[in-house]
Amino acid sequence: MKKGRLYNRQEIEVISKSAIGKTMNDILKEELVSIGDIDNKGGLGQLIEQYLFGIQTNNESEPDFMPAGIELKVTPYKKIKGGKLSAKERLVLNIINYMEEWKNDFRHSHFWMKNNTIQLLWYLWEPNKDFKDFKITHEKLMELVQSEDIKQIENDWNYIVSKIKEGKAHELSEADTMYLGTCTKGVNSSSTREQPFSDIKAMQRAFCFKNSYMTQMVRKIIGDYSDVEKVLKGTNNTFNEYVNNVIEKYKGKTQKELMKEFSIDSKAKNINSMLISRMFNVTSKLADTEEFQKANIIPKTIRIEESGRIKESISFPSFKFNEIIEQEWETCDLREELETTKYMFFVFKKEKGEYVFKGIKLWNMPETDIETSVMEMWKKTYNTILNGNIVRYIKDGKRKTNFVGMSENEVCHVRPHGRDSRDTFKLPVADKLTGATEYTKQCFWINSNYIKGIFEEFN
DNA sequence: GCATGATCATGC
DNA sequence: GCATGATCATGC
Repeated sequence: MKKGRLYNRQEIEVISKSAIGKTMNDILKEELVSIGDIDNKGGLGQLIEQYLFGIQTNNESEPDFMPAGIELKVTPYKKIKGGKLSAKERLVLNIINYMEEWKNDFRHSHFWMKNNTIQLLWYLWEPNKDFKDFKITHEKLMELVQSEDIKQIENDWNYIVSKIKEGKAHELSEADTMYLGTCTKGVNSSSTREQPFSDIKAMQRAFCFKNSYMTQMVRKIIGDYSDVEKVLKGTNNTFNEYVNNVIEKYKGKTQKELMKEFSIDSKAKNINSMLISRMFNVTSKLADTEEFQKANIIPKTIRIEESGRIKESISFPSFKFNEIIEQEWETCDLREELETTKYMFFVFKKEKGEYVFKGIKLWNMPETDIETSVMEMWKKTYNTILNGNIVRYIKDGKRKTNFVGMSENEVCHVRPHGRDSRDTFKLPVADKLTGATEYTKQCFWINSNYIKGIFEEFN
């Protein structure tokens, strides 16, 4: 097969399959390319296009292979704790032209034209390895028309476009949608573009399949899939419709009534999360089911007191002091998590002494809060650790810290989070006041007062 | 009553 | 034994 000409579908498949088991080095050697001349500027994808298929990067507005209408994507996966597999990155698709994308319907959109058929090549990413040594292990032709998720993807696209039509392109967030998201694309947050229905410049964004969605695909196609349970079983409903049906069925019932209905007799702390799994008729934890995993939705139970108060803040996993100072705000774990995670809150409100299930609230943190309050808190935390300026003073044996407190920030704060105060992580810089080289594990918390604002409609 | 430091309970 | 979600205890 001569490279560099117009391929049809079968030829693309043959070439893709021929790459399996090869590294970039192997491919370059076959093409007699001097390895010293290669850098990774355009990413592995561009090298594969150039040297495996013999095509030059084309005008971005149409798929890589024309007239076959197939887009090529080379994407990494990795091994994580416990030997499981995970996508290493979201799959970044075309940049959104806010001025144009809203003009057509889904099946005639630029998104659809460019991405409805994608030839995927997966390579295994490994730490401390040169990119030319990553091995391509799997390939798949992904045709959206045939995807079981096409309905949801169309819903996601419609949601994104509706935000553009409302003049809210600047409020887009990756966590807005289930599978098809929008991720920021560009050197920094000053890479902005105009939008048609507002004078506010919006951050440049591209369509993407979320990391969580790609992870499920990796597990399905490459391994580790067997034990994932689906929420949607034998129904034509979309996820949203199904969820609404479940909620309507159980709304207004008390915790006691639900326990009786599901024959649960337990004093467990997580009784409410046991109840919600049963509402959805799944045996796994709701968070571990396919749809929740793919969309990166985290279910959480919330208790509202009779006064309308929410007592507890929401915790994140504890962070390592060392890791914080190795990161920068733009790419740090916390920002990534808040931008990609959607929370499904199951609301239990106390009425006449009993908790009553009041429904759910799907929520993700607005961009404006992430880029202001959360950023300020994160940066202060970074500086506090970097300067070894943890302890402010000690009184009655209790240490007061310089970490951001709940009253200092509208959205979030830093507090201990471990087994007890002796459960510590190492400090990169010893604490100035006490000389301590390790300190009680801490984590980021979302303020209970801020959370209360999310649930105004339930009061 | 709330903010903050501290700790519990469960599952793997 | 640890990670994680959830909750407690105390002083202002």
